[in-house]
Amino acid sequence: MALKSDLSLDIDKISSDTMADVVEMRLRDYFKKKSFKPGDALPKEQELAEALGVSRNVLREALSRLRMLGMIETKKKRGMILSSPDVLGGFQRVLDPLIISPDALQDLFELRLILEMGLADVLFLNLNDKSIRELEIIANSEKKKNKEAFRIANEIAFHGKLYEMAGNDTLKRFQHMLLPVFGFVLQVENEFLSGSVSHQDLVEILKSGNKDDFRNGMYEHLKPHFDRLEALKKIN
Amino acid sequence: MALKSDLSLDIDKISSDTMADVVEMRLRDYFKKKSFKPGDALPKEQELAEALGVSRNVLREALSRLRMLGMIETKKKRGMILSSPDVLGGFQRVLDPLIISPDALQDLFELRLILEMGLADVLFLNLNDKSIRELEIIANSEKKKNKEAFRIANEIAFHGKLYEMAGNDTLKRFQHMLLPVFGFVLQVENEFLSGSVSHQDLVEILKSGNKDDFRNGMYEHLKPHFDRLEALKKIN
DNA sequence: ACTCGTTTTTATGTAGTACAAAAACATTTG
DNA sequence: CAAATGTTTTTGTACTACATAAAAACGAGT
Repeated sequence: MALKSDLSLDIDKISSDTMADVVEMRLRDYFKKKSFKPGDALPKEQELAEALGVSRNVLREALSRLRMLGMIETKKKRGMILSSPDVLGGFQRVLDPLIISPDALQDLFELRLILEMGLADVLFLNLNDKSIRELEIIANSEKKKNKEAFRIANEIAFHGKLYEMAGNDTLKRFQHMLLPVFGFVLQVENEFLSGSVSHQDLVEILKSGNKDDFRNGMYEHLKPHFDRLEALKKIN
Repeated sequence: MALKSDLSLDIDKISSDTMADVVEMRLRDYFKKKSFKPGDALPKEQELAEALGVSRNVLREALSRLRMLGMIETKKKRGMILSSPDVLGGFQRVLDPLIISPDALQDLFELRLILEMGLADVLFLNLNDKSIRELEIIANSEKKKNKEAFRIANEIAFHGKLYEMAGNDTLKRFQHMLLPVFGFVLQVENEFLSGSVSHQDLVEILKSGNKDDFRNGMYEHLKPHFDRLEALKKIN
């Protein structure tokens, strides 16, 4: 261990970065250094390629990445402009339960529980009668049908509505992306448990209770998941 | 509105997608359809390019994106393999307070408040004496120095430690990425307020209190930020 | 027969050229 | 003067060529 760290001090790690990787970073630095703002025009491809000393090919591989993230937009003749990327775009592209690691999957599952529990304060800041009524309609529609598929869709609708009521668009989209992960973990665990507090109970709390009541209710609603977590933690 | 939607039903929207965009999607679909798992080898570039009917150039632009996200790795001769992407990698690349939109910035600020408030349950699942002592050391080191720069660094250290104690690596990294955003918003607002509950108070609660105590303490600690939020919401 | 070193093969990484397409700009013509 | 048309410019796509690295195959020597 000691020897290894000594070595790593003396010898620079070989960067297996490809040119496209380097160019991507250099472009990012360049944007920062020049403090470009969204809307600003960028030099054309050939100029950039020449300035960086790489082929237009490599440059375009790097630009392709930035374009995917929404950092730049290009129009045929007008050239490229810097733009405001969608903060969740890169996240969405990667969120496939089948390819992300089990550890990360578990982390994201926990993350959603944390979000649900933390939602109360912001939710109560935005509360209004209209949205509570809409939520109630969703909650009440559960009794009628009993199919499993419908229950899951309804579960999604209810919690999604809660996020929407928090009035934070990024949060709502984030939650929506997390749904497949949540569903996948539950499916693997082969259980779709429901706590002692129902959706309808939660609606009642929103009507007449306060933040703490809601939080406690939400905890009870999610209790089976927390119990599962606790059991998991004890094993490790 | 009605006319417009009628039209959009009859006429397909012109996709201004570039070939690289299309290829990126097609590759993603292909991986799913074949249910490739991390570690599986992928066909070589030429085969893919021919199968898709595009130049190797375009294909590589798409692959470059997937490589950036960590979805694929390539070794010189062995070809490409699918791999487990870092779920936060794409996020990190985009999280520059100077280029993301003010709305998204505000959303992320809220998101961090929500996370802090929701942390209690998972935190208490992982609580142990050692980490509490470490947290206490951080909290106590505040009194000694009074420089602004130190206060901010300490603020970061304290809250970062809390996330670390929750035992969720993805969450901790997420919080760490959000720090610049948080700092930026506060800097723009030109205030670095502190609630009535200090870091040391929070440590005491962790020692002898329960989850609800901690949550209430955290709310008071963050109260200035929530007050600011409330004022903002009222304006809109 | 086994190990070590050399050569061959193969896939990716990079460069360069060429041309198509679209959009802004310039010019011509009624 | 306006509309139509042509020109220029920049991105998008294709193709070729070669460098490079690494596995695989091969061969020599003990």
